[in-house]
Amino acid sequence: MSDTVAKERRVRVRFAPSPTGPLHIGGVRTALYNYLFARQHDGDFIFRIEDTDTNRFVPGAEDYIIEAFRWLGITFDEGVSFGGKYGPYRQSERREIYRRHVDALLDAGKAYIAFDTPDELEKRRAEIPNFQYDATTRLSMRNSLTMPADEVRALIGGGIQYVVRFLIEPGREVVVDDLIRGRVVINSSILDDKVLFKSADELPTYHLANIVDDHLMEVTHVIRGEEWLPSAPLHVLLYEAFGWQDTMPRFAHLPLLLKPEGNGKLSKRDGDRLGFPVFPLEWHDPKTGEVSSGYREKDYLPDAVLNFLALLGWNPGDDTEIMSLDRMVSLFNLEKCSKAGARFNYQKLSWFNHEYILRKDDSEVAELFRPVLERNGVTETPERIEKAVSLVKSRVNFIHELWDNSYYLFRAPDGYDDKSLKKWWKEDAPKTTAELCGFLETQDDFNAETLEPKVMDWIASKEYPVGKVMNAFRVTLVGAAMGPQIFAITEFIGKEETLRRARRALEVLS
RNA sequence: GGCGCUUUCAUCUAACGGUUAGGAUACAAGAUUCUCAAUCUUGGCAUACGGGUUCGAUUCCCGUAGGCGCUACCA
Repeated sequence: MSDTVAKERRVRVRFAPSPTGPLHIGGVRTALYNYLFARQHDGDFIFRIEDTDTNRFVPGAEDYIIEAFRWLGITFDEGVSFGGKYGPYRQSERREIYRRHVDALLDAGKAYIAFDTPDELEKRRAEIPNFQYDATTRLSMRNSLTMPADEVRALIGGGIQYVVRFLIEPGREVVVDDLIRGRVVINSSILDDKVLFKSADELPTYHLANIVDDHLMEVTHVIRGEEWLPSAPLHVLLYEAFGWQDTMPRFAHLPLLLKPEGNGKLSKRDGDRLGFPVFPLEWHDPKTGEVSSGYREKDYLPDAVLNFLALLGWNPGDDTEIMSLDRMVSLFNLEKCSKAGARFNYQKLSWFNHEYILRKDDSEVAELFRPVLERNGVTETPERIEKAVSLVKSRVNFIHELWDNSYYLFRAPDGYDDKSLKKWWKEDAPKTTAELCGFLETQDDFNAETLEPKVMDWIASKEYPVGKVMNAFRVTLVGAAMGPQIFAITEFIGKEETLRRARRALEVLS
């Protein structure tokens, strides 16, 4: 690999969500890429909570995010709830650190104090088209650049609220060297003097906290969503302002996840509308009480979700699609990430889920199936469940679909499907079925391998059409024209139950 | 509006100047002579457009168009 990784520094990456709600599936992919990168380079993966916006804080969100990664099997080395020596990892607990760094910037004249209220700014924006707080306007605003020092001190002493803004020098070409997009150059004149710190809650904004934390936590690579690309030059400038340019992390801006259809990025609405989850776990909104579905509750296998997500914006360079997490770790490559947004094709995710069920041992699938059976009032031995699973697992995409495809193995059908009846329960069906029952009565070994040839011989001896006899028989046992080989079914339910079902059908359908 | 990123089948993507433009999902057809699936086989489907550079452009450059993002005392 080229210069993706500087040799002398231990690779350290982080995933740093805001606890403002459930973790979006796009965030999961970002975390996954960070995880793959960290593991591949034997580095550290940090979990940081960016809770600098007290207004948007949602109780329970942090625990939800931790639980989501636990379910997915994505592990962290340090961070909130994981420990580590670079803590605290919750930004709301790092106030003093940020204060110190803001003061350093202030002292160096690289930032200034501004008293313009949100209302004043809003008014300004309404009056002046394309208003921006920058070199062209800052001298006409109320800040420490335009006011005498003692007045500034007096205002602060008087408890007047203020913000600290980053002083951006115009006319500079700022270079962001992105691992995915290459060299991106932006003129600093288009940047505004971003708010770095708010006196109201004594908390920094994202930009300041982000740079300070990444530096202090010795983060080497910032792998994040494309929505951050426009502010990356600001971040570069901040590293410079602090004199940290030598250890500035490498950036990699990932393409976004788009709606399956229509325009825009993937949102919660799409999930509701098209019937797929956009969150890893089910989420109960503490304010509205609204419930959003989750992949876990909808029966997706975590490995399948991860595999699918990994391929949205990255590929190993060959035709490999099904990959374990470990395999992805060894194959992952930031430079092979695509640049354009990827539509979230949830149909393909179903296929992944199917493939992962297929690849699991029957016993493992049986364990997952057991709760579904119990919910339907069925209690069976592990051996029986495993046997049932082996008969029908190839035909499902989700564990719960096993029930739709195997309920007749555990209880008699409570009705007969009209279409199946119309096609297979013809006028001579009662006769052949009754005769077949008579023949089965004489058989004691219901083992599929031994019973099948005997029944076939019997049908041949009667010169009946095999398809008609067998399918009519199937309908009496299953209730519909579906299911595995019929002798697998008769073996599973046994002689007594087979005859009971067939005779009951003869009664009901005659 | 401004700034930036981006553009190969319907969708996810491969092809680091030379291929009949490959794979997967989805879709369709056929095969499996007990159904429905699964599976296998087959099929249709793409380099946004216009200019360059080059012996040769999916690939490099420019423009146009489309898509996406940012443009908060949110992240």
